[in-house]
Amino acid sequence: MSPASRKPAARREPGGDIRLGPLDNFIGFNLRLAQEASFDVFARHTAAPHLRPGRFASLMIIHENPGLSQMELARAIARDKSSVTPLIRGLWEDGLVERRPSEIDRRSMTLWLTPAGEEALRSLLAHARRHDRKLDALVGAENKANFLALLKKIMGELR
Amino acid sequence: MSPASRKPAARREPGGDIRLGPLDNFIGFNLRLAQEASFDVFARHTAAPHLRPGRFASLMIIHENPGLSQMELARAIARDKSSVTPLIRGLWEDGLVERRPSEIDRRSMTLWLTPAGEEALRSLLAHARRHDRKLDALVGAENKANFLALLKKIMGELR
DNA sequence: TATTGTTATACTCTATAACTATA
DNA sequence: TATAGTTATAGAGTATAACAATA
Repeated sequence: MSPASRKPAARREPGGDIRLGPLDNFIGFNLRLAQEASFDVFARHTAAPHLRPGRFASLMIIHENPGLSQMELARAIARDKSSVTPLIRGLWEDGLVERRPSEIDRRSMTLWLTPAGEEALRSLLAHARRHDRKLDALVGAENKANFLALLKKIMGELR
Repeated sequence: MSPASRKPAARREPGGDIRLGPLDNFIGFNLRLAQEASFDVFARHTAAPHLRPGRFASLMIIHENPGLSQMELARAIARDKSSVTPLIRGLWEDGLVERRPSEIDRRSMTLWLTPAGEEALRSLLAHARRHDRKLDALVGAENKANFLALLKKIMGELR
């Protein structure tokens, strides 16, 4: 096995006969487990294991906002700029992202997907759509809008 | 600032005028952001910053299942046994957890909360209840049961 | 003075593999 | 042979602080 290999991540769910106590009824706790389950299944089934969900989101955001700066990407994914440097370097080393100096602000770099980056995004998007179709099926068409609205409310309004 | 300090974690939400594309409608993506928001707010407001949500869950599970083994805890929190060793050592060093050799299987250790561990759990639980009350308010009483059921369905049935 | 991005550094969390003791 | 737990080690992800270049 290659040294850089990552575990495909085992299924995460509370085990066996173990009692969870009040945790079982906490939204926060269940949100965590559901997110881990979703994350793990996405990562486990992807054909490009080095393109984790975080990188996928970055590719998508660069695709949707071509020419954005690293600072703008950092804000979009809620990470420090010093975390974006190695993230972008990784994507750049894989030939997925191109960096060009901004013409209007010579401190900043503009980000663009290369053709390979667009292709990788297409493939990941297809994977993500398959993945999310499973989630849609579990949640049910009649519940999806409400479920998404609640998630967005949590991320937008929780203080 | 102490060397072991951790950032209280800034608010995580997609930034500014950046377009998210199809991500915006993916359950998986929104699940991630909502979970991060919840996690960050919990961690930011806790009075015991070294008792992260993961440790809190372990304390709770030990409280609810006194005398369980490290392997049982590992299964309950869906982590490898080698990840449980440093987790338990940390709690033990803080005087929150006691380890006693099992009398029926001399390879295994039984886990118990110390009085300080019970006290820490009480305090964390109070914090978690306050936190979850905010989540309850955001989700709404009329939606909570359905929302929790969907989260549990995702963690239980997603393949 | 403030901001963009890089570098150096460090910490958290987690895993695999090899190992010991025990089953 | 298989399992419980430890250790050594490694990798991903992220942050703070100091810095150079530019605004």
